Amino acid sequence: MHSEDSLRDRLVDVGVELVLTEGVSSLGLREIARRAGVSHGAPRRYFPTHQALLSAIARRGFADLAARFAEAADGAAPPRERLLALAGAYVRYAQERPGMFALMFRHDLLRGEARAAGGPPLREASLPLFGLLVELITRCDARRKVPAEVTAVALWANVHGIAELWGWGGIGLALGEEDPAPGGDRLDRLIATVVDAHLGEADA
Amino acid sequence: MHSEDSLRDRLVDVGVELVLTEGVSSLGLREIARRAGVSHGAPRRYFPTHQALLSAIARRGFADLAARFAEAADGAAPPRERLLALAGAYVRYAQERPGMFALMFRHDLLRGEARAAGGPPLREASLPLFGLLVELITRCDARRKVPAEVTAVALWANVHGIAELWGWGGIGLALGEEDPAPGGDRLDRLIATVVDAHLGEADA
DNA sequence: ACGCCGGCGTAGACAGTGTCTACCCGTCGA
DNA sequence: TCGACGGGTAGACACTGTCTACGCCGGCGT
Repeated sequence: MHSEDSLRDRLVDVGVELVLTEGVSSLGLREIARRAGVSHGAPRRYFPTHQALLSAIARRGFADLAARFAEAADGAAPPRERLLALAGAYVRYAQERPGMFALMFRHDLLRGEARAAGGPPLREASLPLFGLLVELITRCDARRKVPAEVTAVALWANVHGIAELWGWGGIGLALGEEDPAPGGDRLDRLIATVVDAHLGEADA
Repeated sequence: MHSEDSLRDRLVDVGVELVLTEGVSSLGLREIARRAGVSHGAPRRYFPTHQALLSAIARRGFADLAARFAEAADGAAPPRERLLALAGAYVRYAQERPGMFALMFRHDLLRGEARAAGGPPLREASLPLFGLLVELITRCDARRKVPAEVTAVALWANVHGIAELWGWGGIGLALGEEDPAPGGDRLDRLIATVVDAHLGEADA
């Protein structure tokens, strides 16, 4: 069930496995080929350049993240709870798979990968999710001062910034390193804070 | 006044110049040495490894950013205006110097650079600025529901996320690419939105 | 005045990388 | 049976970061 795959899929599999365990710096073209059991020139048959292979790996990361979103936001929960679940899934994904998350937003590596790799150009792929965000925010408070799209980007940027700075070390540093709770609790409270802030709800 | 500098400073100068014009991928050790007019082994006398040199360059970036903060937040303006100025300086720095900004938060490149390079370990350097943030937020609204430190990290993460996603392309994409205003206006309004959201002011 | 020594930079080697090119080999079709 | 072709191999090339040995030159002590 693994050897039957085409080499193209196997290369991406190996790359995903590698970035999850060893980090993005270990995603050398030859290293991936080596672990896939083929010679270093083989990937070139499917990916014209190293960037193309990295883009395919990153695309898998976006797919995984979308899957987490799907299972985090389904059901008929109130919109605020769904927003909390989405934001939590985002940050948790970033800290569970830091290498993949870093790769997904390394725009210097993925730049210039148009629709050559099959599928939408990565960023457009996040649009439907953004639409869900807008819908949830609209349903959460109909009498908003700013357009829901603006609130949506603001909230998205906030969650993304939390994920990034958490991995960078800035948040743990600023909030004081002492951690009485198992750690996830503080994160959940921070997420709830920012969601409520953008929803305009003063009560936490 | 340039040739009088020690080679150490000259290497960092060249690196800064290079990352501003060509991006972070052009920061090869040999390339920097070449542009500094020395052989490829010379940097090793001052920086034990490539990462150490990159860290020194990133440190200069943080110094530049701190300088912008200093001139953006001085004066006796009301705290909200100072917060707006700080946030605007942050995002504007990121979009004016995208390469440097990317380098500054590439934790995979700068990881493990302890106090070996002289000066605080990069992240601790951002603590005084964070203190200013807390102070401004406290002064802005004394009867807050959440601690000012939490609001400060939330706001910082929000601004950072805006900077990152703007460079990545997500924000321009989500908000619709049409740009009637000269562009900076929309950014200023977004920043004002997030600052007010975290300050709990419902009026925009 | 002489010799030595240490800081500073050069130059070469080595392993490893991404890209390019030529080649080879099994399979399928005419 | 022969040819073509998809799919993989292997070598070359330029380049990278790191390591090591070697020169140069100025200042020191004796």
